[in-house]
Formats: sequence, structure tokens, C-alpha cells
Amino acid sequence: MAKFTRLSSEERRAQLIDVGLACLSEGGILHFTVDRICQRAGVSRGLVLHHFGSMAEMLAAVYARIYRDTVPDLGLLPPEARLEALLDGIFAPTAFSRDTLAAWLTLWGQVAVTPALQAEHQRQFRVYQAQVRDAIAAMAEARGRKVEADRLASSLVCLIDGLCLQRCMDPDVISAEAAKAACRDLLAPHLG
Amino acid sequence: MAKFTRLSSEERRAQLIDVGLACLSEGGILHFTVDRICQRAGVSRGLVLHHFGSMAEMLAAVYARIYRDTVPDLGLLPPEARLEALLDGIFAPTAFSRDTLAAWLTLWGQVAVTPALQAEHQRQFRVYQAQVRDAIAAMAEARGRKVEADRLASSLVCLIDGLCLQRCMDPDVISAEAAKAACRDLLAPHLG
DNA sequence: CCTCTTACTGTACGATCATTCAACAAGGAT
DNA sequence: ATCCTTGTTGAATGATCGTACAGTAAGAGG
Repeated sequence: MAKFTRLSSEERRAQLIDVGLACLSEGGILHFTVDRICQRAGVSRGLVLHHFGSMAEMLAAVYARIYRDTVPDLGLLPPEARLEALLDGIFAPTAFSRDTLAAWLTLWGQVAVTPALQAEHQRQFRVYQAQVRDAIAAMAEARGRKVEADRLASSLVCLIDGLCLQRCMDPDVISAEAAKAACRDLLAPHLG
Repeated sequence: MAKFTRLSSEERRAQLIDVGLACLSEGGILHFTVDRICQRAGVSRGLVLHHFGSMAEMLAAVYARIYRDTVPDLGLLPPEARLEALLDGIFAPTAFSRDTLAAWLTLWGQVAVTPALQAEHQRQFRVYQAQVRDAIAAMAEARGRKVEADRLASSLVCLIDGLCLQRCMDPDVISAEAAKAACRDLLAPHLG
């Protein structure tokens, strides 16, 4: 019998990212270590840096992963449905759970002090911000309203982040429905 | 000449908290270490744990400090001025700087995974949330409006947090004035 | 000037950290 | 069945981590 099984580079990276995410959720950045991740994944110490080069690079990969898992793709939806789909994705049970949010908070806390992570953040955030802006602009047009889509999108993004923050630090304070309602309330005066 | 100078417990704690805050700003939680803090403060290794007992306790003390430095005391102000004073305090140049915000983000990232910090957060946040609610309620009453002060305060707190988050991760995106405007825009439909 | 409290020093300790690297072997290719 | 690519192992390294603790001395009070 084989002492270990070989996976393709993509498969192994995906598995390690999963484990890394779990470590972040449970213990923050201080638990995001080579030893812990490898032990939990059932592989040897050398494998993480073989696939990612450094822990900072792996952290950036985890950031890209959680971004894709959380922010839905809105491209194919009809204009009036995009905004609601965006909120449904972000405030879905898995994305808006304490575990996922704890990972988000940890990553945010590292963005400003980890160059590799900061670069990944800017890459991901640009796409996200554009999606939110377009969803708002599409809705405004569908309803025949003139809005400052940029400013409104910026406010909505901030509100969403803050809701995630508060939800993570005290889950009882804000439910997913209350979070969606707060977002709609922010937009209502401008979109009707 | 003396080999070292003795300070009162309060003075030394204040100094070490200052240094700890600086370490958090510059390198996140991974730079919040006994060695770094002591070296930077010009004291020996044993002093931190002499005054704080553990690094987790010291982190909680730093959290309490940054909270008090950021959130202004609104008690004595006239009802209509409280909301604006709150925003002025939170978005003041020092509080809304990259350094201070980086420390905030780091601390937030640790709240969910550090019991001592979580306890301190709940203590501080309760007071903060109540201040925001009262400022909103006072303004609503002054203007003769009926509002759901709780929900509105919750939304405002989330928006403020999100603004801090975005500002820290990319200072060019949001100015202090834009942040204040976003907050006023959230409240305007309810408070006029 | 003496005493006493306690702020303070500095070493020691065991654990854990990220990274490097040479050797091994799994499994598709030929 | 053999070769070869490369995913994988595991030990070694040197730095750094938090905490414990026995001893030192500063400086206020008597």
C-alpha cells in the first residue's frame, strides 16, 4: 500500500486552503501556522511551502478563496435581481456564519501589514466594488432613478463590512434578515 | 546614577500600552510580542508580565485604551450637538488615521478568538452602543421625529465600522469628510 | 540615615515558529 | 516493465515566542 497519495497541484492547494481557513476561523492568525495546517491536513511539514512558497502567499490564496465563496457572480442575472442576489449571497447562512466571519476579520486585520495580502485584497476588492456599483446602477436605471452609484456603492460596501464585523463579534446582535433590512434601508431613499 | 527609573504602576502601564499600540499599528498582532514591546519601551523583558499578567490581558488593556481615545464623551453636550460631536470624534484626524485604524482592525480580528479581549469588547461596546442610541434619540426628539433608535444606532455603528475598515485597507478611497457625509446620509431620511 | 515596599532586571526554560533541503516514491508516460 | 516528472516526506536550522522566577535596587516614608 502507498504511504501517501499524490494529488494534482490544484486539488492539494484547495485542500490546504480549506484547512487554513478552518484554522483562521478557530484561532485567528496565530493559529495559521505550518505545523497546525499540515497536521490537520494529514500531510508533512514541507508540503505547504512546496505549494505556496511562503505563508504570506498562502494567506493571500485563502483570501482569494473566501472572497469567491462569499461574493456571488451577478453577471447573468436580470438587472433588477442583481442587488437582491448580492445580498442573498453575502448574508447566506454559510457566508454569514461566525466561522466564516471570524476568518474575514482575521484576514482584514492582516491586510494592512502584509504586502502579499494587500495586493490580493486590491485585486479582489476592485472586482467586488465594481459589481456592487453595477448592481446599484442597474437597479436605478430599471426604476428610472438618477443616483450617484459610486458613492452609494461605497456606503453599501462599508455597511456590509460593518454588519459582518458586528455579527462576528456578537452573533446575537444582528440576524441575517436584520442585516439585509439595514442594507435595503440604506438604499431605499435613493432607489425607492 | 540610577540604572533605571521607577514609575508608578499607572504611568508604566500607560507607557507600555502606548508602545503596544504602536506595535499593533505597524505589524499587526504578530508584532505584539513581549520582546518587541519591551525593547521599544526601553525596559526589561519581565516588566510586561509584571504589570499585565499575560499578553492577552495586556491586549485587553490596549483595547480599552483605543476605545476611550476614539469615542468622545457626549454626556454634557446639548442633545442636538451630540450626534455631530460623535462623528467629529470618530473621524478626527488622529482617530481616522491609518495607524490607529490598523490597530483597530488587528484588535477586531482577535476579539472572536481571545476570551480576555472578547470580555473587554463587550464591556466597551455596550457603553458605545448606548451612547450612539442616545445621541440619535436625543436628536430625534429635538426635531420632533419618531425613530427606531435601536435599529438606527445599530446600522450607524455598522456603517462607521465599515468606513474605518475600508479607510484602513485603502486610505485613498474614503476621506474623513466623505465618511461623515455617508453617516449623515444614512440618518437623514429618519432625522431630516 | 535606615527600612521596606515593590517596580524592575535578566536569565532560563520548553514550546513553537517559518524556512531550507536532500532524499524518497507515487503514478502517468513511454 | 521501466523511466521520469514532481508531489511528498521528514529532519535540521536558527530565530522567536510566552511565561516563570529568583534576585536587585529605586525611592518614598519613617
